[in-house]
Formats: sequence, C-alpha cells, structure tokens
Amino acid sequence: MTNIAPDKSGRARSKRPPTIHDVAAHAGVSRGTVSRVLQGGRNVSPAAQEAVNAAIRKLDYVVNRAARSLVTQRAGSIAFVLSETQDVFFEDPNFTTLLRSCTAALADHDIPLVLITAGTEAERRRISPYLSAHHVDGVLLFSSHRGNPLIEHLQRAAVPFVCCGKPLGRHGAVSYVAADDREGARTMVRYLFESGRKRIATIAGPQDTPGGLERLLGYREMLAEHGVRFAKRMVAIGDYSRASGEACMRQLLTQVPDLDAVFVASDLMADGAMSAIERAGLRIPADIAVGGFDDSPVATALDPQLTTIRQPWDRISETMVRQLLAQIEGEGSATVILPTELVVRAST
Amino acid sequence: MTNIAPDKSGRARSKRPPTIHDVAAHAGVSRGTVSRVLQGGRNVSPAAQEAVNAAIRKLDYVVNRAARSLVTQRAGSIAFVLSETQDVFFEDPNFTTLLRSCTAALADHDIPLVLITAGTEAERRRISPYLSAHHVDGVLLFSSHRGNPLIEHLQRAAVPFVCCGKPLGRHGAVSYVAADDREGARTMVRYLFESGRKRIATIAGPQDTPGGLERLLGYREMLAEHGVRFAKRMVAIGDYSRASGEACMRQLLTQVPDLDAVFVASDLMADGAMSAIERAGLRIPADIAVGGFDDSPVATALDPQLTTIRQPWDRISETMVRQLLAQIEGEGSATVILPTELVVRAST
DNA sequence: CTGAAAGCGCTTACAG
DNA sequence: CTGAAAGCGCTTACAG
Repeated sequence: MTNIAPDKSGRARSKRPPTIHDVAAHAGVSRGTVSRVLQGGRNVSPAAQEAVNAAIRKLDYVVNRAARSLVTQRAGSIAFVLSETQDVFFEDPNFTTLLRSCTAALADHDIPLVLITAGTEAERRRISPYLSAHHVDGVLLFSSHRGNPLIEHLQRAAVPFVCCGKPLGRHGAVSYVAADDREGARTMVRYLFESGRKRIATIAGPQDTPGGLERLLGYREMLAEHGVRFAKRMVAIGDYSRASGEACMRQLLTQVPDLDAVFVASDLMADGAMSAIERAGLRIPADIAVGGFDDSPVATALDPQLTTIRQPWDRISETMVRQLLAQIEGEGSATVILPTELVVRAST
Repeated sequence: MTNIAPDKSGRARSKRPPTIHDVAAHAGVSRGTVSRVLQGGRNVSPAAQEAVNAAIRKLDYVVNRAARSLVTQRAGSIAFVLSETQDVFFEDPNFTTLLRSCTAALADHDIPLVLITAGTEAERRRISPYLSAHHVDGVLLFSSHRGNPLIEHLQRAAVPFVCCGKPLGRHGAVSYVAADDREGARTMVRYLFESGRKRIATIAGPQDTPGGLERLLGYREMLAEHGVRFAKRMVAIGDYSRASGEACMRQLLTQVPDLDAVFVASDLMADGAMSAIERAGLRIPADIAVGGFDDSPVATALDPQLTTIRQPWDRISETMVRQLLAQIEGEGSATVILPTELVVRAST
C-alpha cells in the first residue's frame, strides 16, 4: 500500500500513481496479463479482460509512458518542427492553421505533439542531438526554403519525417504532402481570363520555395494557354509578407498602368496589394480584380472579401500524420498532392 | 559491441544509440560515475570527468530520457495548454506571440514543450488523465474565461501550473503572471485626455476575462480622475475579435455621434473599429483618435499605424517558465504583475 | 571519489 | 490463455 490518501483539504499529497502491479493485484492476475490487455487484449480470456478493466477504472490507472518507452524503444511522441525564420512563420496565418490541424490529427491518435523551432543555424545544432537520439518517433517538418540541412540530418539519423510541401534541392526519397500549387494557380488565372480580364499581372512568392515557384509556373502556363505572351514586367516577387505585397503592387502599377487583374501568391500579400491599389485611387474589382492564394482568415476580413484558392490544410495535416505514422511502422516514403479549390468572393 | 556500423551508403542502419554502459566501458569507469558527470560532476575526480566527457563526445552519446524519467519520476517536459475555443485563440495574434516566446524560454532550459489544446469539454476530459498521470512536469495554462474546471483539476492532481493572466473565479492560491491591465488602460486614457480629447468612448473585452474587466476599470478610473462622469452609452463590449470591434464601433458612433476618441481593449478590435470609423466617413486621428491594446503585429499593419499599449510578452513567458520551474522544485505559488508601455503612433 | 547493486514500471519472448 | 522472469537505460543511496 504505497498510496497515500488525499488529506482532509482534498489536495492530493504526493500520492504516487498506481502501477501495473497494483492493477494486477486488484484484478487477481499477473502483470503480464495486465500488460496484454493494455496492448489490446490479444490472447486474454474475457474474464481476465473484464477484471483488469475493472481494476483499471477503479484505480484510475494510466500507463507510465516512460517505462513503456524504455522497453519499446519508442518515444510515443512526434515533433512539429518549424524550420523557418521565426518571425516569418509565426506571422503567417497558415502556420497557425497547420499547427492547429496537426495537433488535432495527432490527438486523434493520442500522440503528444512536441513543438520545436529551428529557425537559426544555432537552433538547428541544438535540436539535432535531441532528434537523433530518437526522443520523438518522427517529425512533421515545416520548412519551405531550399536546402535545409535538417533534411539530410534526419535522413542520416534514420528519423522518420514528412515534409509539408515539396522540399527543394537534391534529396533522396523524401515523403511530403503538398497542395497542388500549380493547378491552383492555373485555376485562378483561368478564372480571371474567363471573367473577362485581359492584362493579368502576378505577385509571386520567393523563388526558393515550392509555392513561389509553382504558382508562378501555373500563371505562365495559363497565359500561354490563352495565347498571351509572358512579360517580365507583369511579375513582381514578394516574400509572402503583407508589406512585400504592397511594395510589389506599387511596382506593378508603375510598370503596367493599365493592368486589370492581379494574381497574388498569398492572401497576406494580397492584403498588402489591395492597400496599394486603393491608395492609388483604383477600385477593386471594378478597375483591378485581385485573386489570392491560401484562403487564410484574412481573406474574409478584407474589404472587399478576397477571391482566393483554398488550401486543404486539414487534409494536409491529416495526411502528413498518417504518412508519418505509416513510416514509423516501417512503410516507405511517399508523396501526396492534394487538390485546391477556387473560392469566389467580391474582389474579382 | 552491439553497435552496427553505418553501411557504405552512409545511411545509419538501425544503429542503436550508445548507452551509459558504452560510455563507462570507453572511459574505464563505472556507470555510476558516468551518471554523476551527467548530473553535473559532483564528487567526480577531474580525471574521471575528463575521460567520461571524451567518451561522450567520441560516441555521440545522448542520455535516454525515458530511462531517466523512469527513475527520477520526472517527465522532463512541460505542457503548453491552450484552453480556449480553438478558433478564438488561434486567430488571436497574441497566442502566437506567447507560443513563440514560451518555446524560446523553454528551449533555454532545454525542456521540450508539449502543445495541448483543450477548447472543448470533451478535449478536457481526454487530456486530464494525461496531465494527472504526470506525463509532463508542469503546465503553462492559457485560459482567460472565468471558471475553467481545468484549474481545479490540476490542483487536485497536484500538477504544478502557472496561468497566463489572473484566473477569474474562486480558487486557492494560484500562480499567475499578467500584464498590468488596469494601469495600461489608465495610461492610454490619460494620454488621450492629455492630447486634448474630451469625449472618450471605449470598446471593452469580454467581462468574464481579466483583460476585459481590468481595462474597463482603468478606463473608468481615469475618467473619474479627470472629473468626467462615466456614461454607459460610451461603452461597448466586444469579444476580442476583429468583427466585434467593427460592430461595437458602429454602435458607439450611433450612440455618441460626437465622440472624439476611443480606447479599444485589443488591437484586433481596434482594427475593426478603424474600419467602421472610415466607413462612416470620419478621419483618424483628425476626427477620432483610436488607442489599442497589445501592440500585436496588426498595430503596424494598420493605416494609420495604431497607438497602443505594449504587453511585455517575452517577459510574461520567461516569468511564467521561471515560476513554473521553481514550483516544480517545490517552491510555493506567486503572482507577478508586469508593467506595460505606451507606444505612440499615428492613430492618436 | 568510486563501484556494485537495487529499482524505477513497463513489455515480451518463453514455457507451460 | 497465463505466469515467471529477463531486461529496457538510467539514478541513487550505500559501502568502502
């Protein structure tokens, strides 16, 4: 009887939690049997099963994860690794969306999520041993810029991982889940053409990120399909920040005074672009139609509300988690591309 | 020799990590000695110390946390528990700021942060056993609305925790860290008076949150100190969302057509309020001065940029972490109030 | 200052 | 289907 009862105040006093041993004693079986029902009840008689479950409920038993980890050699947790400059990523509403849906997806599997940031080289050095030591069973990796050394590190350490978005650069077989950026861009630009727009400019994302690259490609493809010649002055490259969207739009307005539509590679940049357009005394969508990308919370906060391409964040997260879990079980890598969806609002 | 060398491709093949045993053998000492240097090197000769450290480096040894946890009865990790309706909290930029600075503060102590959301009753039920089972050593609790059952739960389970902001409702001694909401509000309203404003309205936060309550109180106090009678029609209550700020402002504009300033209890609501003001054809700050609260990223994205009260997020996070760590070491509870700062920009 | 040994709470072949 | 037993990798009194 190692348990200490709560004292009169009702406050538990260093009451140490029941172990598998207590449960076994209570149920009148061996610890091995208790462990078996904990694992799902294979090879356990219904009677024993029942007795053990009753004891578990009675004692409020919950397994000690450290002890389990020690023998199974599994951490039982998964890391959400954010390998971006912190400022950029934390201000990006997409990050929040992703974090939320990954948390939910992991909670469904009863797996704790360990949040790790690794924006700087120093941080990466610090977390490397943690990751290599298998303190987590796998990692959900968020890192959009080309050539993140973390990828190679994880590969060497044989830590299962899944990237969000295609990792740029030369790597072996790497699992990733991404939205269909190019097709999303094509859809938006096609829609702008079909709405009667003729001179469609674009604000692209950084060209060392898959979204920056692919969405620009989609834009060019759709121009070609409509027999429109691609012109450099119709393109400005931002960094996904609101401020860069505003600056890019000013630049485009100067270079192409008569443009009548702009496809912006992120909602946040579209927000900035809209400010620039309004400040130039032009109306949206009467003078210029604006199409975004993401369908982030800002899209509906804008005035007029933003027509955009919805990224399937929930599906992306769920799929990443599923893929990672499969990989932990020994399955090979895979890449999954998920479709996007055009959401028409008032800005076009 | 249980280690399997990397194969020719350089890819580690199920190489199992070195243990304390390997280190001991390598250094020619006992496992106990290795453990002692791991704990800081008390009672270890310099020579042994040296040999062990060399072996650790040589073998790339990193401690197995599960094994350590099992014997120390410490999880070695801390939970960041978000007990708000998810939508509200994830869209709140303050949350992101807090999460970032807590991650950084914990990283400084080399403690992994486990992210847990508990917005719904069902979620709370699910995480309770996890928390009570001491799968984390303590929790940083984010929950602003009155009467969160999680607080009592943590108290009963004797899990150390520190709240962000004063928890409303009857509780025993609870540790929390908060900004000085009332003083911040007083500072803003005083500043508005001193800028020559006469009819100052306010958009307050939810009245079952400390920020909602205290900032309104500060407003009232400062009115009284300036001999201005408090009038109900000068107050609107929002829910911290952008949309509510806009609605509240419309309401105030109707109720008090001649107001010349408004103190808004959050930057996000101030964003909405500014939209409403502009839509009413009024100018900021010429016709109406707008003061916010938080100094969140939106403050500088607005046009004009927002005058606001800066919350000391970094200090709040650091202090919460320090307090929690102290509590885990057995120290008693404490409450810490941190000063805010007026940041004057273009909206006043 | 150091080593031998017990023990943390589980899981998992291995017999039966 | 079940129990006895070994063992996961550490820490920590306890002797010396």
